Amino acid sequence: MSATNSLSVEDLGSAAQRDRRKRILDATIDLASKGGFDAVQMRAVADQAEVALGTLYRYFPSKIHLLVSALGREFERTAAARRDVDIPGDTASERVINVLKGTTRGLQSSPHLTEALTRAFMFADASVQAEIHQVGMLLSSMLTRAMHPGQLEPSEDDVAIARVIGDVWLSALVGWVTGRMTAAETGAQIERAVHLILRD
Amino acid sequence: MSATNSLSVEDLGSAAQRDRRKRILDATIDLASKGGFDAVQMRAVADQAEVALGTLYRYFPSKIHLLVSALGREFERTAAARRDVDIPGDTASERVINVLKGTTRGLQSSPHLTEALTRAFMFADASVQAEIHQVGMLLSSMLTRAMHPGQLEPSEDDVAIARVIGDVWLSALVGWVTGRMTAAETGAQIERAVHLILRD
DNA sequence: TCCATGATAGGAACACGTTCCAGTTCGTCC
DNA sequence: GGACGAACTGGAACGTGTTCCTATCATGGA
Repeated sequence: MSATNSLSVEDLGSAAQRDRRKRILDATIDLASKGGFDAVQMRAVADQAEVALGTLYRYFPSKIHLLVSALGREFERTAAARRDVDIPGDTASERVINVLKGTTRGLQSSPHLTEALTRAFMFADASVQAEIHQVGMLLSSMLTRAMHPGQLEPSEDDVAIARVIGDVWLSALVGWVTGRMTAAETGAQIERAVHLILRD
Repeated sequence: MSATNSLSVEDLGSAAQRDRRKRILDATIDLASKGGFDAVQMRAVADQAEVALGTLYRYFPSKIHLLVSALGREFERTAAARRDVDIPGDTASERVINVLKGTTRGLQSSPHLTEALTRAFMFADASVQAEIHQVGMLLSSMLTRAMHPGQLEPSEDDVAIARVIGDVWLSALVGWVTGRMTAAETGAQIERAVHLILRD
């Protein structure tokens, strides 16, 4: 529990602090959207957020923490937007593919941002576990909801399946952001994996 | 003049180069084995390989290229050692699990080395495509051979399956090297994925 | 033998993540 | 209002990946 950004989003001490944290994350997303991982330079983030470099490091102990936290905020935002929307598709695999394709399409529309966030996610070590776990849970519940809409508690098997699919999705995403696969190939790879696992 | 060079006189030029390349990769593996990604510092590699920093960069244009090349050499070495050994197991999934567990066990016996190579692999961009493709091919053929021993040309489906399994393996490996999963969890995750995909 | 050419050595210099510090401002309690 | 501690600012400084430059060395051709 060392590297907590000590303050949870809900109960920050003061408006000034909430402001700073938000400004920092906004600047991060902005810079990442424009130029990807390399463009998110700590001095540039601090400048744009109008905080000192030391303050930036007080809120986020490393560039990786910063990016993963930003990823968490974005992911939560888009997940919340979908949460109450019915996923189209007659079978579990159709729905899973639809939800993954939707998400992937969203990511591919801001390639630089996706590159920055994926790189950070892949480079993160155990000290970022909390932030990463949050993202993993969101993805998992997204997938189990797609498999069994309306069901509250997914079975252990469903969670395992969601995890495997999530792994394939992540690998495909890495292949795409690192320029080793095209967008079409990532889509095909995910679709093939889903059909292999959820054969229906 | 040392007498350590055992190669013939007319090959001296390229032999010297081969020598340097080998020394560099040896130093890389050695440093990575001891301290992981962070310990592979370009100045340290150059020192230990007894080449100048500029020479190191002439052979490998970045730390990532260096590590991925080292990974390729190691992977090839161990793959070659297995190539002519029969994989135990009565079913395809048993054999696939065996071959993956064997490989994983090998990796987990040098955790620092694995951490360094996996990080590099995950961080590599398109400029390292060639080296990465080589590793991917080795892994793929290892898996298709485990599925259908003795068969020369794997079917398209087999390749797709191998790829999905490889993705899960990679994700599990990343989880392990970044300290987010234990060795036992990676094994369980891989086993579950193989059973989900190759149900037999 | 001598020269042209490319490879190497040695090392300075730069960029960016990270750490650290001295001084200033802000919020809180008396 | 004053005092005190926490947070913030501005900036220097350090480590490591990367680039660049000059001098030296090795090799093959004239």
